[in-house]
Amino acid sequence: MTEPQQRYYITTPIYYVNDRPHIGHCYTTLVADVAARFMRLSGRDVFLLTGTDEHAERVVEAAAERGLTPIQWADRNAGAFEDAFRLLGFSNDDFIRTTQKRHTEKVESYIRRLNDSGDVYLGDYQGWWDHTQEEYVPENTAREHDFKSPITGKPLERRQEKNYFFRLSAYQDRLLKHIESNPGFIRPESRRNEVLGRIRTGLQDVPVSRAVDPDDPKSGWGILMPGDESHRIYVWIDALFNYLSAVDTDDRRKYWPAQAHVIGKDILWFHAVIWPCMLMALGEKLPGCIYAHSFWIREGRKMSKSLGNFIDMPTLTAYIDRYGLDATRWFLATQGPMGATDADFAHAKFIEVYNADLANGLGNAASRVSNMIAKYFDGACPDPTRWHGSPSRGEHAGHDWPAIATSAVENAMTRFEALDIPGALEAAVALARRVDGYIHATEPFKLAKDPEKLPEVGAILYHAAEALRIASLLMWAAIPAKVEDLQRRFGCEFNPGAAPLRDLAAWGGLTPGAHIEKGDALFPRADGEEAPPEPARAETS
RNA sequence: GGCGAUGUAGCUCAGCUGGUUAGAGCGGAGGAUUCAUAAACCUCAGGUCCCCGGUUCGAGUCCGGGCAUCGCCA
Repeated sequence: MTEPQQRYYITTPIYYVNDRPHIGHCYTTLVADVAARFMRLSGRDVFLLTGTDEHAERVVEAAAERGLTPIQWADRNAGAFEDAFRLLGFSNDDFIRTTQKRHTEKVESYIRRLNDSGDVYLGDYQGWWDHTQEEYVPENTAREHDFKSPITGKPLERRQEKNYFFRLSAYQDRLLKHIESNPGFIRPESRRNEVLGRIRTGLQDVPVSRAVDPDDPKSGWGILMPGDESHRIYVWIDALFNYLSAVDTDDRRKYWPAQAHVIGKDILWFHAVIWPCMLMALGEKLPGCIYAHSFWIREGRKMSKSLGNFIDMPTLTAYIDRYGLDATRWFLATQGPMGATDADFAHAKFIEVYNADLANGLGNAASRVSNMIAKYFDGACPDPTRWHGSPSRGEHAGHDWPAIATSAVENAMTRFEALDIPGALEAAVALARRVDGYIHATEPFKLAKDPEKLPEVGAILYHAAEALRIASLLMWAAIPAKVEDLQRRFGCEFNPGAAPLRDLAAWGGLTPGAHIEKGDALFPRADGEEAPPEPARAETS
């Protein structure tokens, strides 16, 4: 049983180390984390990678402004990302930084290979340089924006230099063919169409280096071109290689190719076009999927510096403090912008979703079931086989529970496999919801008044509790701590990944006789009238 | 400007190759009930399926035009 799909390598972008972490970084990483956790739960051998991108010229400037060396500055900010990701409970297996030797050495070797094969060559480049973004702006775009940065509005500089180029044009047909014959390669579909449209207009070779100016300390920051120290590798190219460099070791090589690169839509072109072509040039296998999600907006408005309405770490922390980490993860995971359109972080929506899915959903169902078990069975998990009224085990009152649960599990697995995280979690919620309907239909609380009917009550409660146990398993990847708490209360020994999900979720996992504890509300109901939580503002730059 | 979408109940959206009374979740209203976190369960939305025109026995579902919104453009 070592099918290739047994391994699951998933990545986030490496984040620009000058940024302060905010909801955007956290969301991308959460998506990857939830997928990774679910795959681990399914029994797969998972590797989740994130990290920071540190070789931008702006890093040197920002460090200098603070009287720090670039690496000191990068250390500090990379630490801020690691702190943020720890706060969100992410389970990354590694955190790569492009300034690490393990990365720079690999990048040199990749470039050397591309140089040797002729895929990288020395040529001339002239264009409009956007200093703030550290990239060239194409001629027509520069003209449209009056030769000012389309992003920041600052004037563009005319720049000419000798550059090493990557022979992107040579791979146009192969890439096109690959995208066309692999519909899931670029997702969601609208992004795929955008990329296809642009490729069809023709690919030009892209510069992969920048000249080193001996008088400018900024230009020395980065990885030098192997064999030509008058150039350094363009930061974007350097950064892309991280996906490979991180696992290009004897013990990790098995993880390549990645199953999924999760990214934001802003960096689609680099990931969906340049990166695959570089991999083809290197003779490496291509990743299974480039998933480009959209952005978060806030209360219906774009987040911007001028509005000062970013959902930053203090804001996220305030939500986590009031509603809990898992509640916050749940909202992001179920309501996030996985499609082509942006998603709204609206406080009212947060409360609605939290109450509907968690407090009134899983939490309340668990509460009523465990309470009845406490009341009618002294807290001991009832034995469903004592009741002989049902035609077969687990089947009752029009509910074929083993079949219902199995189909929910299969549904969730299929959706997680497709990175349809909201859909997968919805399948879990739907299973929990059926428990409420079942209790309503069978009315165990009425039957319990007749002592002779206790065996039937026991069967009903067993079915209900067991369905909730399985539903919660399917939610674990998003809300791990709460699910582990619920499993413990239900008397289950839960070791994620210890057994394949299909075994963990097989009907009959609850042990009759085991102690079932009610405890406090798993997800206390949230008050929609209450004002949004206020972030504590003690930010230093 | 070029390319590509989208426009369906208050909100978020399903509606495959055209065909009986256009659906779901959430919110809202009412009802019944008590095991539960005033939760859950049942019922309720008479919505010009953006507008105009066309094809067709028949169109949210196809075609043309218009309006609006949005995405992408190394």
